[in-house]
Amino acid sequence: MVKIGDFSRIGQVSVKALRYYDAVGLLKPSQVDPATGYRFYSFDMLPRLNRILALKELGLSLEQIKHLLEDDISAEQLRGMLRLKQVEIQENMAREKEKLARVEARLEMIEKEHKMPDYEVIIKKADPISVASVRDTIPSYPEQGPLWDELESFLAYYQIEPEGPCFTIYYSDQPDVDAQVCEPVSTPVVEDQRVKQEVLDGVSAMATVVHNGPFITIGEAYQALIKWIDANDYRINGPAREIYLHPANNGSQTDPATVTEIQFPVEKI
Amino acid sequence: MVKIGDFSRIGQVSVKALRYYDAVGLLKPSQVDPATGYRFYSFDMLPRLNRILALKELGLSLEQIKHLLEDDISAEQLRGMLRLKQVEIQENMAREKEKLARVEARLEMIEKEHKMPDYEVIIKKADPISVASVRDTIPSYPEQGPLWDELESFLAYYQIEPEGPCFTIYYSDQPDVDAQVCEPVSTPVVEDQRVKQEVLDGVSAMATVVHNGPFITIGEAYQALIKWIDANDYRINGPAREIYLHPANNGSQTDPATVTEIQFPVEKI
DNA sequence: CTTGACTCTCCCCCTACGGGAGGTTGTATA
DNA sequence: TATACAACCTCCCGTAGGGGGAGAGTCAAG
Repeated sequence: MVKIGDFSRIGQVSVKALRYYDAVGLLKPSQVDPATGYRFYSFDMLPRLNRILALKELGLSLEQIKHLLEDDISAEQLRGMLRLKQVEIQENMAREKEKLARVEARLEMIEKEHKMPDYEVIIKKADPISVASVRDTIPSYPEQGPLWDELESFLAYYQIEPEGPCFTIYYSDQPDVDAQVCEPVSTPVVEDQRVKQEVLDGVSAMATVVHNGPFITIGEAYQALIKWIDANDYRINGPAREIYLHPANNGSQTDPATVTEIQFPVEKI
Repeated sequence: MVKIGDFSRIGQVSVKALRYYDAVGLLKPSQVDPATGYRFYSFDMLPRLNRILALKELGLSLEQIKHLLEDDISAEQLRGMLRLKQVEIQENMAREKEKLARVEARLEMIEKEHKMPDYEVIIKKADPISVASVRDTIPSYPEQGPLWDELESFLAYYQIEPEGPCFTIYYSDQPDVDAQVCEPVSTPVVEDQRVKQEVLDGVSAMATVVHNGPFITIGEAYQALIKWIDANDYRINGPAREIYLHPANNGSQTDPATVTEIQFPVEKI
């Protein structure tokens, strides 16, 4: 029978931890003086303490450890828990590896450009969304005005209000850009020859940047995004979207208050 | 200008998080209605939000991110921070790898024995300790009685009280065991021919088990410990210690209340 | 006028303890 | 025997990054 200080030295664990284990019912002292409240531990509690510490090193929570020690668990259940833990640790490792890769990519950028990158790329997912859209082939990116006119006049005619920012999807590169201009709508829409309603599938990983500035400089954002995708070992696997969060005043190419988000569906190489 | 809900959907971050970023001064809404308290965000705050999210994904704390964004930091300092983070992530990965190895070793044990191991091994460090000791070669492990007699009578003669549990260090295997029996003492001791005082060096990693039960079965503890050391890729690199935390009644080999800790200094392979 | 969807602030909850205040207890020494 | 001092006790607050929920106010549509 020793006092808490001696037991903590022998077990290589802090006094605070022992008191905490007592409080949560994980390791009760074998005796407590009712007058003074002093905790007394016997040496034969060391195996239990060591078991606690060993399981803690496997990454189990005190709650789980308590469950393991109290309700005597079958070998099957134990195996299940450890398998789960194994998977969890592997996921942790993958996440850390991902982090490390990003830190290293950023370090390289800084070495080259001696400053923070101008654009921040983040991975998000896109939810399925119902849109009214017009799709056609246009000679170049900026010439989507007519498609928008068609779509807008259609929506105006039926008095349909868009439910969020509009965007364009690009299915092919220049020349002869295959573009689809979209307005999110919630209600079903009467279709016509040119305007179709469609529910776009969700996308699990979109690499995105936000371009805040005149539209003519959006190329920089595209470059930054593509560079990032390359440097961080992703691959583009679908059509890009350009989301007009805050469209320019009457389509001006130089309005500095324009805010556009570019999205590329990607997968990890 | 949008309300917090829309901004949270666009930025793929929870409303709670946005409010929290406001509270800690990391991302203030561009406008707050003084009457209602409603927060309003403009789209040109998206780049800042994205920068926050991107830096968070590198594992930086909000505090660090705030520091990075407010006080404009030089490329040098930035590089420093990222280098530090890089090292930290590498350490995390090493720890996770270690955890994974232990989980896997335990899973293997369970596959073989269909239960939790009887002995828990934990790695601890040994502090430097001052001892009075007698060292000699004895024919076999159990025959250390005479050495203890010498040491105890010496201490009794000088009225020295031991300062902790006594232990034996084994410098060689059977036959002709080179054993040193030790009693921790704090004060300097007058040495004699047989009894020497010595300060044992600290050891950075000791693999330890506690054997709780009759002394004759301590072999099981040794076996478990050696098996663990092997299965977890450690190597013994020094003399073992046997610490008599709760010695048997008058040296009985069958007293079931005996508690002994076995320690092997180890290094990772 | 009401309903339902948002929004606000405030408060408690989470892990596994660490730090410290303020008060006893136990032991060694003058 | 008085006293110093280490060790022990309980209680409370703090951690990082929000999540969950209560209770109340706000906004737009029907």
